Amino acid sequence: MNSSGKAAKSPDAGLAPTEQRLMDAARALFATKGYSAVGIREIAREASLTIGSLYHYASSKEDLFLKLMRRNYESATRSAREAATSGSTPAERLANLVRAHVTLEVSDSNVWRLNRSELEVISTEARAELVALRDEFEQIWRQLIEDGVADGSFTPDDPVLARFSIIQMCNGVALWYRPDGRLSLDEIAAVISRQALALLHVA
Amino acid sequence: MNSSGKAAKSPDAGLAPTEQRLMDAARALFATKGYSAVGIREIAREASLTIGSLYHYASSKEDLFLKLMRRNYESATRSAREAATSGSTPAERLANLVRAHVTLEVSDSNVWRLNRSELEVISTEARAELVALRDEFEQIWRQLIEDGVADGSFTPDDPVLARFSIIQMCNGVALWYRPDGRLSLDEIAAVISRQALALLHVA
DNA sequence: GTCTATAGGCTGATAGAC
DNA sequence: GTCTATCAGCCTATAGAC
Repeated sequence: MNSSGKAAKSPDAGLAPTEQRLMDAARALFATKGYSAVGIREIAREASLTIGSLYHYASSKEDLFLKLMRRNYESATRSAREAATSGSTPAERLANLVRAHVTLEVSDSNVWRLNRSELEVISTEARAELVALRDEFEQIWRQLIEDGVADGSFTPDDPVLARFSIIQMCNGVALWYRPDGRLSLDEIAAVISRQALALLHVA
Repeated sequence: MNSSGKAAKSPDAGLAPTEQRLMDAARALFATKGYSAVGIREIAREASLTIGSLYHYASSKEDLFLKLMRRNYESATRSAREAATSGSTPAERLANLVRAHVTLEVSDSNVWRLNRSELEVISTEARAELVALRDEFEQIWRQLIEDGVADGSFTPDDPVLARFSIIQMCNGVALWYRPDGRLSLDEIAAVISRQALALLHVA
């Protein structure tokens, strides 16, 4: 997993073309404007469908959002697991995980931006599922930091806050990243990795 | 500015009681559910007003949001400036700024959570104003990091990304903080400060 | 699997009495 | 300065033809 490695599989891989268009449109719109600000008409229009057809693929707006987030998390968790196990030291694995996370955030998969204030608006059942998916994802970070602490590579002030802060740093990139910016995505990931390792007081 | 210091002045200080109730209600609702998910009826109800009366204080929902954000930023920028100038070394001033920022984020003033996806939904004029207010706020961080780099206290991998990451770390606290949690707000602020200083490679 | 048409309710906003 | 009443438009969702 490096700059020239193969890109992560799209969250929508293997879907029928129409459903794929629908998911793409929904993801892009939800990610930029937020769940509540996006109407199903807008999604349908963007996916070149009518509302009636949209409801053939999802039983409600919330159901559409959930299907989307399940796919997002599935692909995010898969690539994170892969990154977190490729590398011979905890520090290397952490750098890989940072790169994978930043890359995901910057793509329009953008799981995290969606799993924020939206949680307060959707039903409690949907919220519980999304929280569980998020926890499963964060568990990868947690395990890696624990491993690094166990073998003495990492000596964070507080392992839990270190995890939160590092994930936040990665997520933040999506807020300002532009493809034509001062630094390439790889350079950005490299800097964030070094910041994360500094934060963990790596020897 | 420490744990026993006087609290920052409320963003709504000096307002007529009714307007203050309105601002409080709007801030709490917008912060938890997001701009688009909150209706003016809900705000009016929470403020014990009718819709008609609400429109006596603001000419539109967006105007209400803007008035709110101006007050939020005014108080946030004031307390940040105060923190960033109290302390004899850049490291001390940075620790003070971290504490001030975390405290603000955790209170319901919560400027940053609001100034995120909402930007995509409001009018371009309103967006421009909010971006300018945010830049003014971030300028305080920028200047402090520059000062620290200039006198050799800070040696970040990249000063700009260091600023982004530190602000993100502070903002993140609001996502999980609970008053009855494992760590007090002061302890949290202390850990985040140390993380920020580590990230800046403070000697 | 995609469409049109429409139901039923909520939205932001306004008019005008008091 | 607060209220009631109301408008026009948009919302999610459904029914049923093709």
